[in-house]
Amino acid sequence: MFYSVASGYAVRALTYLALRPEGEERCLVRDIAEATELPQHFLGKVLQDLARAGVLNSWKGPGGGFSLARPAAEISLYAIAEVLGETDQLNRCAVGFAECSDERPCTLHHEWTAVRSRLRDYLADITLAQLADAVFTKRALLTEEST
Amino acid sequence: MFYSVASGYAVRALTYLALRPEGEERCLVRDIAEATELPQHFLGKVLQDLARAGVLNSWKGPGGGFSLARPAAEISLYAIAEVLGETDQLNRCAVGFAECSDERPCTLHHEWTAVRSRLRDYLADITLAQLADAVFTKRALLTEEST
DNA sequence: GCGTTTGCAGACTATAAAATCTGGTATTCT
DNA sequence: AGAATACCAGATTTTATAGTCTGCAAACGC
Repeated sequence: MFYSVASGYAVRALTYLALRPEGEERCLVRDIAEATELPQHFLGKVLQDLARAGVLNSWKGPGGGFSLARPAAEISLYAIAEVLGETDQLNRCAVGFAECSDERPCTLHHEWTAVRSRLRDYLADITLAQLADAVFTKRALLTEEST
Repeated sequence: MFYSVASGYAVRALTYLALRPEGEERCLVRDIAEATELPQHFLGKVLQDLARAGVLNSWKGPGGGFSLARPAAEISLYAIAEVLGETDQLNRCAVGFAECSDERPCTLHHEWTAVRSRLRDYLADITLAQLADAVFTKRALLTEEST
């Protein structure tokens, strides 16, 4: 669903941040990378993109790090995909017919558009808070099982 | 929707073949590439994959070329994606959470799965015949406009 | 102030996908 | 039989993505 690996990384890292207990929101790239098992430097670039776009706050120096710029419930998956420049892929003919466009659409184009807009609605609907909640519930179940 | 460019090329080339008048089904790679404006040699490899998988027939030598191995109404977009090895991407966690799998799913995993299966159903439903028909209608409209 | 810590930016490398090129082999036609 | 035609298969080049490395600049603590 997410085309580039970068956007997948973004979702995983942001979910990790959303799961942090209150008062410990600020995290180092190093720690996030370690916890999520993602390549540190590459993740750094992704987080920087997100910070530039206003999804994250960042601080330099000791005690610095990254944190969500707004509540997790107000960050949709679509917003994340948008920052990483993947949303335009949801807005053009998937097959790449030259004569197929929104101005001059063919019948099928409309059908594609319907499917895509449903996907887009879905992405816009799901927030980091929901994602974090799902992961939290999942982990609780796993812990319960193992005791 | 189609992740690799190869699968997009496949759909475009196959649609071209589906639109051929009866008795002229057999086409050269060169001609298909020219008509669809796709890179000839790369398209050749894609068509060879499709031939190997039984979606196309192929003949060598003079008078040779490619043609659909079965009626266009019996070739779904999903089948095409399958040949080009893209369907597994529809069957795993898009975000890539390690702890997320069908055996140990999280809440969101189920939602993703629902969206994906809807997309899969759509791909399985749409056939080359429908696609060709849509393109045909479109072209007729364009011609009408320009006169 | 000075050293340490951190994000940040750019150059660089590695890998995979896309596209091209060359030669081979099957087929048809004369 | 031999030449031309076309698919086929492998090697190669190109391009984009993924990932790494280095140094810089801001921020904090002593």
